[in-house]
Amino acid sequence: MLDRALVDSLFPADLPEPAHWEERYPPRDLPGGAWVTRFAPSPTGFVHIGGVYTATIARDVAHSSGGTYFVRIEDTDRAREVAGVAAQFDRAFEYFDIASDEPLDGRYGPYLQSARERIYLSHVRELMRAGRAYPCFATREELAETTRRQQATKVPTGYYGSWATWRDADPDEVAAKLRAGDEYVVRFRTPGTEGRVSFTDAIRGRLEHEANRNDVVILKTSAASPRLPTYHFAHAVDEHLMRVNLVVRGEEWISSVPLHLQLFDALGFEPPTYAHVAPLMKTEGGSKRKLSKRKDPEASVDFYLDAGYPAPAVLYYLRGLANGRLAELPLGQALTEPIRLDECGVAGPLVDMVKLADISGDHIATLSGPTVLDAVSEWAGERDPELVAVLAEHRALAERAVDVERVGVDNPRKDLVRWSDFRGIYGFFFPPLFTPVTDAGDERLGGLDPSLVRKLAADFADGYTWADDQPTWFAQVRELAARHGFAPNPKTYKQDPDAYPGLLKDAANVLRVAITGATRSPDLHAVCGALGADEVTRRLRALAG
RNA sequence: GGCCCCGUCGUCUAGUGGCCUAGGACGCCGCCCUCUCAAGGCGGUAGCGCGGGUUCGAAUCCCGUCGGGGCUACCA
Repeated sequence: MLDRALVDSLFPADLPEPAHWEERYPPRDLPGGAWVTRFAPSPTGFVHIGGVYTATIARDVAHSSGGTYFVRIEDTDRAREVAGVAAQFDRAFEYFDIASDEPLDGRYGPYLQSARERIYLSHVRELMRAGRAYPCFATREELAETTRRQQATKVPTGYYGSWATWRDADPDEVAAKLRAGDEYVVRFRTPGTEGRVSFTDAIRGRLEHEANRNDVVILKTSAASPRLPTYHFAHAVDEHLMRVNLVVRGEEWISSVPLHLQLFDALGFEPPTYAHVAPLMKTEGGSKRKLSKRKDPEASVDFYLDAGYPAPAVLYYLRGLANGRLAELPLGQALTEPIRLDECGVAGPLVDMVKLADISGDHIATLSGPTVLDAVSEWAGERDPELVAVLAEHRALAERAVDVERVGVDNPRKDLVRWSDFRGIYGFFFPPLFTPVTDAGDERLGGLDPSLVRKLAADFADGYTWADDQPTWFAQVRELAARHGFAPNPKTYKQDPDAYPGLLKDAANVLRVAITGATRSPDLHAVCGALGADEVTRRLRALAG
């Protein structure tokens, strides 16, 4: 074992003992059965939708148990860190309702690992003093060579047994290198127990695994400042000192549990309960794979933010994925009903954008017109300033437009699925966003004779009068069509197709295209009501020429 | 390669030895409604990965196999 004085010389002289931190971060004062959970993203890029999924579960379980949920930023990998993601994180956490209960510098913080160097160092020193951790001078090249040879001989890779060259190195040699200031990392001296460990996962039940044999790195290179721990070590120290008792994290961590349990034990800490969540997947070709940050745009929360999926719809979808039972409940209820860990699925679900769209459309259909407009304006913000301005300037028209087939009907329209759809679907209502159709030969008009198209538009504009009653109003269209020789119904038309320029629907289509610019639109009567007679006739005359 | 997790309609799932002729939702298809869409109504399509056991009886239990995913970093 290394000399205590030598070990201590490796650390700041004023570094506190672990007891200091115990005192500073006492057990939380919470009711029995309360879960303390955390969401621990690393700032290496955008927030992953799988992170929102896991965080939603963690936050929900904490809150429904009377406990606490917080966010901890795992920024121990400086090389992969992406600058300026903090703002993006905050925006995403806020939008998806997974913001921390506590500020970054809260009672058990700081919740930023790079700011916790001294805490980690206290515990690394403690382990080294007890001989449960040791310095390792192996270079990356040497380690790569070791791995290569292990693979060549088909032996498990890692730093263990005879491969762990510094585990039992001559203390004098180690002391000499240390005094010479050679670069090193600190490795955990595993108990070296053979055999298996088992533990109970709150989602999966009993799990069994081979015991960890690797002397993993717990403190990264001595050449860096601050000296940061690896995920594994920070995990043990942070969960304990932050008094986390339930770790909800991705399934990819299951393999690390044996190591984590050893670490908690060496540190003299009570390990938390683990709940390993199945990863969100995607299909590619014929097979499934985990949603990838690099390859899949829909893996990023920005995808949902930019498309403008309402947060409740996304959350409802995600909760349904976590607990199938919640997917059967109405949205409002599913959002408040607690998520149960023992009901979480163990197989990774595919994220189904079609299903999300369905949920989103249903949800938006339940919203009031003003609520929709406010949400659209907020979404448009910097994404579509022109739309923001138009909505503000024509607020009354906007309210009439969104209310088309939304109020006073048995089943509201469900054509709006994302806020980004708004412009394409409702834009035509607004004169500044509408381009009048002036070419009577336009293909949208269905190939009708241009002169007939012009006559139709002019005739309708000339006699146009508004009527609240839909059948009364539409009678104008029927009469117009009949006047210009269109067949009143398919049956009549089929009897002698050559006798008619088209059907009632073809005549109506001319009006639709003139008024909305599209061959598909909401109910014409309602659209015209929202637009007002002046605007309707103005658009018709533009086509009439 | 080693270790671990997982496997019910296309998708999310219900299902814990007989209530299963496998239920629901989304999708898809058809019909109805209809001036076009979006809806809505009605109906339909489709699944226990495979092979062995155990049992009077298996989607459910056991073994094997195949398939998918993950870990095996001074990444998290």
